[in-house]
Amino acid sequence: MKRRNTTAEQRQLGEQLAATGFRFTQQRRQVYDVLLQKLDHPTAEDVFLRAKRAMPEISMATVYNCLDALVQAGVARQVKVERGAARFCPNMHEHWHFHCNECGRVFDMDLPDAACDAFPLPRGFKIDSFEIGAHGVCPDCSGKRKK
Amino acid sequence: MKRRNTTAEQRQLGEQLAATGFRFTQQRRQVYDVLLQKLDHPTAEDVFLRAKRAMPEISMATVYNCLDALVQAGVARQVKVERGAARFCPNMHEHWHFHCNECGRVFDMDLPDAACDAFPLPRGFKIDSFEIGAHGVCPDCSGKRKK
DNA sequence: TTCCTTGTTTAGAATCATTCCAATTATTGA
DNA sequence: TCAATAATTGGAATGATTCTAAACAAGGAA
Repeated sequence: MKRRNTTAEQRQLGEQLAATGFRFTQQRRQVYDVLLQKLDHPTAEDVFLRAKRAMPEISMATVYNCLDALVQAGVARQVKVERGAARFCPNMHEHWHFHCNECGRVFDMDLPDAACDAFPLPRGFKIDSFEIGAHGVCPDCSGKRKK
Repeated sequence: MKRRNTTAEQRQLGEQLAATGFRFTQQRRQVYDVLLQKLDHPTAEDVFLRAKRAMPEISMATVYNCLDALVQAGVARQVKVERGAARFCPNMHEHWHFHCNECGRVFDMDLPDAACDAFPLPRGFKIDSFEIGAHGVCPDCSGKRKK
């Protein structure tokens, strides 16, 4: 059973959008809802298809615009681990991404403080954002392959 | 004065290609030469234009093929820090990339052992390759802007 | 060396992802 | 409620990369 997230997340969304100078539109609410409903790092096209079910009039251009706004407002991240389409992720905790070469899934991986601390922040460079990604084979796929 | 790298690097290239099952062609030599001559993380198109100067017949498709072969053979890395075209880098040492939002340059940044050690290698996941990237403002640009 | 197999190159077409456009519509503050 | 302006829409345009089929070249075998 699907339900609309009309609670904390959506309120948060409205505030974050406003704070960044964006309007809180139905489409942005819908796109954010799609991201929250299934945390499988969908592409813009995936988001478009899912959003269409609840909002048939929505267009691809709007999905791109909304995703861009969500990223700028700081409630979603854009993930580029593989060639091809960008993926999107509403998990804003410190984490990195593992991309499985076999099944194509993207996994959120924990990033402990120790790793952050050990990371050399170069002087003179002002860092806005970070992205850590890895490619390989996930446990499920490496199990299957061995058999 | 430009000179052809006919020495250690090229021999290494031949060996690495052979070891990976690729042939050692004039075009691959040329493309690798281009990467070595200017370490500014060129896009495929940049490489194409530079390679054309020494080898006017070379085609874009070949440049893509060659870059792909070089990456697979382990003598170059593909870098994707920004939206848009992928960039290429013959520096195979442990390092990460900083992308300046102002001037667009990509910097190779040292990755000390301490950071590697602190990084949690998740059990069950087999990691083939890693990529760490950051966005921000480089020292040159932040100096200019402040003025 | 010559031939053969097979991988590589080539130009151009095709595809994929994303951005742009101009007209319409919705949101927000006055 | 009204006006200003940001957002949405569908489609066209762009940019980057991949695909295709024919010509070509590299490397091993005879």
